[in-house]
Amino acid sequence: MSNSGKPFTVQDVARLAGVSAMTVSRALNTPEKLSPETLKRVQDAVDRLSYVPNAMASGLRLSRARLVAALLPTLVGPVFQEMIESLDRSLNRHGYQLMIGRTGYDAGQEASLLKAVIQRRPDGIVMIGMTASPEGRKSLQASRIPVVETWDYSSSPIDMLVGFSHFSIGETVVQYFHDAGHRKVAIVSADDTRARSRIAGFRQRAEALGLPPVTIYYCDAPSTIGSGRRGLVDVLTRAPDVTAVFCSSDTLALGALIEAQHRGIAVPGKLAVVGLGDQEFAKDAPPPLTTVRIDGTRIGELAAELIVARAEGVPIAEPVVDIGFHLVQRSSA
Amino acid sequence: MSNSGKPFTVQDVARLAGVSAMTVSRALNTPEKLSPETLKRVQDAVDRLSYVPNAMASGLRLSRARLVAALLPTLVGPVFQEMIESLDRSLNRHGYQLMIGRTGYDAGQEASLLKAVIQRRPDGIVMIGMTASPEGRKSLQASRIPVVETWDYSSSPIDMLVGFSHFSIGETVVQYFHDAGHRKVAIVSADDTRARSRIAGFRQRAEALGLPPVTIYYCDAPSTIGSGRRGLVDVLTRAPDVTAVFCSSDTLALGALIEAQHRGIAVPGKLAVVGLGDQEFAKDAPPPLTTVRIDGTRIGELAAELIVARAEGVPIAEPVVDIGFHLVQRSSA
DNA sequence: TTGTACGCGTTATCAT
DNA sequence: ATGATAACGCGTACAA
Repeated sequence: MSNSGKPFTVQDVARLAGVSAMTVSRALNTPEKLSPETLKRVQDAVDRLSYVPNAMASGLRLSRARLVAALLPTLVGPVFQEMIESLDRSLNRHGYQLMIGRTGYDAGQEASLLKAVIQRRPDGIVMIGMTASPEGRKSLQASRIPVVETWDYSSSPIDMLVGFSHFSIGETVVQYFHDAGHRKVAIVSADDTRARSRIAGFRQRAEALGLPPVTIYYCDAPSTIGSGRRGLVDVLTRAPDVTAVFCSSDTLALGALIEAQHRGIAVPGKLAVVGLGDQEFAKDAPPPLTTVRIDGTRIGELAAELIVARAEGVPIAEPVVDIGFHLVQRSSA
Repeated sequence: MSNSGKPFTVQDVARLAGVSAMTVSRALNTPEKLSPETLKRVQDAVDRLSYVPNAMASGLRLSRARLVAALLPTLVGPVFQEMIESLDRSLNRHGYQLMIGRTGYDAGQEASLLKAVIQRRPDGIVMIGMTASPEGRKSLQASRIPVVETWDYSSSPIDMLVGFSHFSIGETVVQYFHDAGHRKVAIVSADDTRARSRIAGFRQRAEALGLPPVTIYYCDAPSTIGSGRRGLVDVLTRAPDVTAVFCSSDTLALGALIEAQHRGIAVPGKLAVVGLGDQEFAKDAPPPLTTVRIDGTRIGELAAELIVARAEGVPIAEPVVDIGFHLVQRSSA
């Protein structure tokens, strides 16, 4: 009971229970292989000592850390939250722990983070909303650790992928605007790889539909209500005839809505606004926000399944999955 | 270069470099103890194999995982984000990795998470915005792992603590309302331990100041813009003469502001609103939100320092720190 | 059903 | 400056 210095080990428990270390190990992992009496004796000893096995030792022995790493550009802004929680839940169900790493937009940091992660020998790595640098790709591949890329759709994934096409989102939204009769449309957007892909889809389809040039406002990461407000102001200053804006996140969209209300611009009467992400607050925005929904829960589940399958040696039918998206129509557009 | 099955080990590198395993280890950890030539030979071999040391093995050998766990009720809503990022940064600087665990408000889940965490033998555990159950406390103490509790101020911490007084926040806000001439005040709040502590402080001081009974709306976790809107509606329905509302998070406050604007209630003219957290969006709210700021960055740094000090065996001057808070005055109150 | 011996990959210690 | 040996805590393989 009383605790000297080091944590207890199987040996300590074994001594207390009057059995061998191996029996303790079995009591914990394959209790059905022990006689009821010894099992009970061992369990009592475990309880008495509050013994918790050392995962580093067992991980070393089994070459399985029962650990999965998730790499994010920033620690869970609202965007990835749903997916991360789902990933965590799914992994826990399978007996794996999730470790979150932050690359912080910075490419230099990526290398050291990647190394720190690989050192732990996780059973899988989930890359969320970020792309590995060429060196990053190399060390990942050399490590032989299963990798799932998400939140994007690449034709040449490092390993496995659960994503969706940002280009296609851009196309869909501008088509929606067009079908609703809008001519002069604009974008308020962050300026990362995926955002550029959405913008490309948006512009290309706009051109194909014969719309006039798209007005674009780029804002710095991270997306905030403030940048949404400023974005709308900038767009309307440069192109007062804009009647529809696609914001590259719900947060930006909320900022645009707040700014519109502030200026007495009726939404959707005078201005249509579409967001991206279907965050929790979207339905409570003034007015309820029309937005593009991505099923983060499903992405998390799929990513977990892929990694667990790999860890257990189960063959994988579809290593690359397009999860799609859909437009949630509310009042803002 | 070509990778067979298992990851490479010191042995592989040693063979390739024509030295012993020990020399490889030294090349990585204490390069100054090697002759320049051997050092170079080893480094070349490391690069050729893309060798990354196994942290489970070294952790086992050294009894130091170079890992710190942070336990949260939910995966980083905006509230704790600043603190977590700061904690992560500070720990990385010292060569530690952060692992995040989610307790999910659920007490039953806490036990299994705690066990999973203790199994990894982290060098420290940071408990953020949550209190361990009695059994939790017990297993934590038995594990002998340094623990830092944050985001609260307890008189009897498990081990170390970096927090602030929620009771005192409640007192400060109602005093502020009172000094501004408000008589009929209300609270829109979540219903957890810390929230109750703020409410207690708010009520007690209100009574001392001779204010009429405080109207309170409790909303479910997590706090959303929607609950903020509903909260304000409820409060104004039950007590139409309320002129000041304290919202227990900036998100709730933003909801209240949106609802007020929706109903044409002038803020701060007809209604004063104070939030909590000073989230990024607070300054861009309509109107800019008066709120209580907690220095999450500082909390993260301090928590990291405490744990690193413990891990390195440095004596700790102040194991319990009250970080305080302050009211950021903007336009909403 | 239970125990013994060994090895997972690394590093402290002692020796050279 | 470099190497040999042992040990960290656990679980597989085999023996009893």
